[in-house]
Amino acid sequence: MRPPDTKQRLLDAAEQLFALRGFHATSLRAITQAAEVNLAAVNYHFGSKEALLDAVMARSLGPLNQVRSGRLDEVERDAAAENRAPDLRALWRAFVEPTLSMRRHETGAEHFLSLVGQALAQPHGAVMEVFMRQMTPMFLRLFELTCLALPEMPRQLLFWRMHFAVGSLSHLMRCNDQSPVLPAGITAEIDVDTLTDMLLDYTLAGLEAPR
Amino acid sequence: MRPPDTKQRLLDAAEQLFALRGFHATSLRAITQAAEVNLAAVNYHFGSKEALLDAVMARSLGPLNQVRSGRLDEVERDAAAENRAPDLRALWRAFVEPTLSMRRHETGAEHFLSLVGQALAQPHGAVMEVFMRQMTPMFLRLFELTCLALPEMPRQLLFWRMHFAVGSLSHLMRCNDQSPVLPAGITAEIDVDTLTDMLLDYTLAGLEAPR
DNA sequence: GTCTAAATCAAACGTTTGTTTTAAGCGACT
DNA sequence: AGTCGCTTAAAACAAACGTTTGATTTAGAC
Repeated sequence: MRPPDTKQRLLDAAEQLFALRGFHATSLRAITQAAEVNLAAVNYHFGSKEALLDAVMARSLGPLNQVRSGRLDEVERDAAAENRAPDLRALWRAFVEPTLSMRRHETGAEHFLSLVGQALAQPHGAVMEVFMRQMTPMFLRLFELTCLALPEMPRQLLFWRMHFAVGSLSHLMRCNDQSPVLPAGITAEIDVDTLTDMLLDYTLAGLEAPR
Repeated sequence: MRPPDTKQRLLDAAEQLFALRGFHATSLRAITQAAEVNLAAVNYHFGSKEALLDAVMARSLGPLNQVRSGRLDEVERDAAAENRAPDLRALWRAFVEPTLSMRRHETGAEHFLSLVGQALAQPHGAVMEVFMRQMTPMFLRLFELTCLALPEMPRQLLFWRMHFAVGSLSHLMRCNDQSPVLPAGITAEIDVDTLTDMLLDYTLAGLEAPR
């Protein structure tokens, strides 16, 4: 008998296809065919197509948010130890770096990242809902810490700037593999660390910009 | 007889539903029912579901890009007249302002904007393709002008920073009506001009940030 | 070897999908 | 009146959808 990794194979295939073609545009038949398992396996192991999406999200987002949460703890601890406000760059690095460096460590990470990018795209819908259930606490915490790091900035302003920052990151996540438009003489190939630093430079400048 | 505005009614209904639920998640029956026209009207007037999407995109994107193009012409003309590089803020204002101010003048603009946000979300797929066919020249031109405005910046760096900037804008476009996460004491209500200025402040600071 | 529970399988379920077909309605012209 | 072109209407189409079923196979316990 083939190893009983049917659930794993389904998660991998679904992650890839959901990311590439979208949730609604991907049929269970395409998924089960790619995973080389029976059509009924999805409903047997997960219950429904939507539950499969839920599992795909949770599998990568859970550990990722645990890492992020731990690194935010560090930033808060360092600030408390020295009795000062949290360091803005450390804060956003804690949020951004685990995300972008996924592609270095995890296999299939680019698919997950692209899927998250999609989740943020649809105002309503299954993908968004599943994603937000896990993401909202993280966003709120990042917002409050950012306000602490920039105490002179109005909260309302920082809210919108954080909106912009999240936009940059999510756009980067989904367009990572291939940029839809490449000017002459530009290559999209870049290593993760450089990209992280570039995004941090950009984001911090925007967050701290004078008004 | 009801006025023969069937095409118009279809465009309006499709724009709204595509934006709200996504292209694949929206059926022709839902569209024609919302438009109060016959099911066959879509295929009669447009040829196919995808052609209807194409028409929805073109209807708003064509005029919008014409405005943007004209404003970029202005920026270029001013720069040439004074024999200097284009002004960076004027450049990006020319690109951003017509987009955000759509919601003030056009009805149903928020739906179109949300649809565009979705178009950028899916790496492959119909929406993206239709959108990119009309957008690529505009992006390339904006990139070249930005390079002219910041001649000391490496093109590769500016390419990525422009990527970040587009991400902020597209995220703003689709999350405009309702932010998925609202911290305590924050309201998402804001007037268009203030929002435009905030986005410009943020974006310019990022584009010009030291390395 | 026998039994049991978990996993897989092929097949079919009833719906819904985008599209096509056929017929009818309507205004404008000769 | 009659006929032509354009538009709508209802019905039907094959195909694909997510899901369910009941039988079959597998792995491990006794």
